[in-house]
Amino acid sequence: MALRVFNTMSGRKEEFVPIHGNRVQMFVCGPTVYDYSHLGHARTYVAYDVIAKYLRYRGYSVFYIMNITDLDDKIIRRARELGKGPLDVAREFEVEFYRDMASLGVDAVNLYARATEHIDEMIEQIEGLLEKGYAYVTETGVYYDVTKFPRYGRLSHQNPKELVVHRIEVDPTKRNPGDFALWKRSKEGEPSWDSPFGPGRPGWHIEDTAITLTYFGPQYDIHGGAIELIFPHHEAEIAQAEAYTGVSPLVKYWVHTGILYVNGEKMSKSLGNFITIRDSMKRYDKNTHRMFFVSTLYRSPMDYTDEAMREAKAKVDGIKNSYFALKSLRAGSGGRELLAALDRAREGFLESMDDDFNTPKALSHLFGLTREINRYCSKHEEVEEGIRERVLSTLEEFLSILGIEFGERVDERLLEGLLRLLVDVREGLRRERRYEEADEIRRRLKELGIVLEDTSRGTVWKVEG
RNA sequence: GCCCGGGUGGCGGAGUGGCUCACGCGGUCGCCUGCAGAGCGACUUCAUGUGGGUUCGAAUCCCACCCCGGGCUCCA
Repeated sequence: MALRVFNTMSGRKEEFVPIHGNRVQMFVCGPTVYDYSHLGHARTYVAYDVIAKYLRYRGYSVFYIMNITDLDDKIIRRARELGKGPLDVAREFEVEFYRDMASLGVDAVNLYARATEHIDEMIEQIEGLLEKGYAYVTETGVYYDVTKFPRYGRLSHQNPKELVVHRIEVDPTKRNPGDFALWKRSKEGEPSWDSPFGPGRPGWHIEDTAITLTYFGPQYDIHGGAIELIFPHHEAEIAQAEAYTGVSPLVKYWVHTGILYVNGEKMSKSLGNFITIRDSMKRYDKNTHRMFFVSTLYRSPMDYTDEAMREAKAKVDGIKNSYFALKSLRAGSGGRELLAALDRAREGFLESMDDDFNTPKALSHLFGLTREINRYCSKHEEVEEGIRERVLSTLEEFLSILGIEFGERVDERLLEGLLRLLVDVREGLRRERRYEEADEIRRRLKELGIVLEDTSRGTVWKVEG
């Protein structure tokens, strides 16, 4: 059974065959760090986190790089608002980004690469493009002449000649309206780097190709990003890199994630429905978020609503209940029927994930397994230890690909609350002079290493050892 | 205007020619149960935007149309 991946370039699912045998080079467009990350970022980065985890599970050695755009008009604007330096603002929100990713369990990235740390490589590329005649210098900067690159428009399936509608004011010094900036001359007070074409800063698209060329070379396996980046961003990357290196294609598999809506509308600040990851995390935990995201194909649009999040939580709870039901059965005999269900689930799960990372379908096979577990647990009181071990570890394995996990550890606050409760119940029993039951609680806790001491000011507890 | 997606039951959401169309959520009933919860079983189920066409057979292929969304040099 082969892994198949949907490639935006061809518009169909293709068998996944990495360029370098077992090694997979994967690059995903990271955030521009000028504000707190929102749920759209969460959706995209969770999707690629799952993809990277699954590829690793399948035995591939994945080198996963994400860029950090720490230099850009939006950052400069934000810095002015905050009265800080642009790079300070970028560092600050970069740290917040990592914090948000950690809260979502996004941890598959091997290298976060900052744009500002690859300026030399960008300048080198721009020089190369000038030499080869793909770029030209004007008084406002350096531009890429898209008419020089015949494949321009292939990824987005557009004819460049028909791209005549422009939302943004076109720089008058450009040869063609569709030409994009490789280097921008800095205005007064803007961050600036020296270059052979004058002081300035790089255009947006060049950072990604500078980074991938540095770490991957002229060709790599997977380039991911959200769907709205196909044009012009990814188109520009192809034009730059392939013109510069002469190697085509730049990327073997172009992968794009679908848009996240909030209550049916695309998130935007003007609509007031811009939800940050940290705000959403206050209401729903990591597992709920992950379950929400993997309940839809990564390529499909999805809608963030309270209803959908409640449903995601219910799904997580269902699996968790089943997991702990099996876990808490007595060790003994029985459970062979679980192995058959386990094999079916494994096969179905892997087959679904192999089919362009079809997480909703893969989930359906996990639910099939949990139903069998529940059926077993409702009829039996014990299970063979080895069988339990196999079922639970496989379940954990699959859930961890999706980024869902059930913690075992009881945190401090829960432990304290629990003991407070037991002490209170015991106090009630003592008041009713039901000392045998009260002593039973004290004895059982002692067995667990918790000592209760009744003092004149009430009962205190301590952990032995 | 051009390019690209999407429209499936009460809801979410799989499924690219054919075994009663998954799976989940919600709801109803029953079982279990001191109560609650969880679970089990049954039902909710004869859903594929509209109109044509191809076919023995279409959610799936073709044509036309309607609606929603994304992109068109800001964007995850």
